[in-house]
Amino acid sequence: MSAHAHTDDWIEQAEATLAAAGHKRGGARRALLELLDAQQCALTAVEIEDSLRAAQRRVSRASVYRILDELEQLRLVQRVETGQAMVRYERVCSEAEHHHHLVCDDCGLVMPFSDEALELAISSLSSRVPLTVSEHEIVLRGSCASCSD
Amino acid sequence: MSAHAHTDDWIEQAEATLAAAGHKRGGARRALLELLDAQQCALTAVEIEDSLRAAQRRVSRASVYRILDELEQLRLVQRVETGQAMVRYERVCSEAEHHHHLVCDDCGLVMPFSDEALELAISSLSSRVPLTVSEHEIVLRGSCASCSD
DNA sequence: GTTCCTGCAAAAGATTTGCAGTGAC
DNA sequence: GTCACTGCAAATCTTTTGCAGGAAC
Repeated sequence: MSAHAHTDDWIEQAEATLAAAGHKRGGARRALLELLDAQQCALTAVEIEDSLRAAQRRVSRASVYRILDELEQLRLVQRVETGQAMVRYERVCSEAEHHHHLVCDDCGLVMPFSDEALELAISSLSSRVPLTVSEHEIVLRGSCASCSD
Repeated sequence: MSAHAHTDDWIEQAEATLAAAGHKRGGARRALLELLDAQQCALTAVEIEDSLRAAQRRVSRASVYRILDELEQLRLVQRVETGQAMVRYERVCSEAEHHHHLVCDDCGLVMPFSDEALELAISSLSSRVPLTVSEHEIVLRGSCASCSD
């Protein structure tokens, strides 16, 4: 799993989608977009607020939630439920970057993973189920390398 | 998917596990065990409280949470995150009954499903991942038959 | 100038905790 | 008699909302 290039500018696409939906630009949202774009994996609202504060770009918690909610409705961001009390958010990425999450029950570490066979099973399954499936989420829980020593 | 017989008395096993862990018996917990045992699928704490009240067996919300927490730690109950603000809980069942969830984003309906191929993919995957996997959770979201008309 | 954006403070909703009385063993 | 179980009320924590000033278009 290489750590690099995004889907040719998620930020640009996000700004375009926002503009098309009648939104104006704003500093807080811009800061949030840049932060999310730089992430490898999902963050909580509090982590986002703290990261921004640490980067001298304070954004109120209310705005963090409001902006995440807008972005989620425009399908630019998705929620990730890791069973850790707080919801996490990450940018929606290209099919090539599609992934799910490993969660360490001991230390709370969250890591991305992806698996072709799993996706095949899901997509085959999706057509046989009494639901028009639009999304799926998979979380594997256990003990990470550092914690299972 | 037939709606019937449990794994030879989950309640009995639960009571035994609880006793072994040094717990005494109590009316509220007993009521909760019976309710959970009778369910086809996961309930929220509030739904549990309401069901019990409707059955003339009132249990305080605090006890509901406390009991669910105990049961979860003893692996008699598991949490299900459906992305609906509230956590759901269901009894842990035999391997034969192992299942995951379909969630309708429109009406909130939650349904169980199971799929052999999916489980195989998960178990193969589990050995290739930097985590000692103890559990997995899969949620498919979309629109149910009634809502996608 | 109108409409969106943002921060602040207050509210809402879910879950947890402290305390006191009751019940199990 | 001791220690667990339970209810009630209060506290905590995450997320949402109302309102007022400021910024984008």
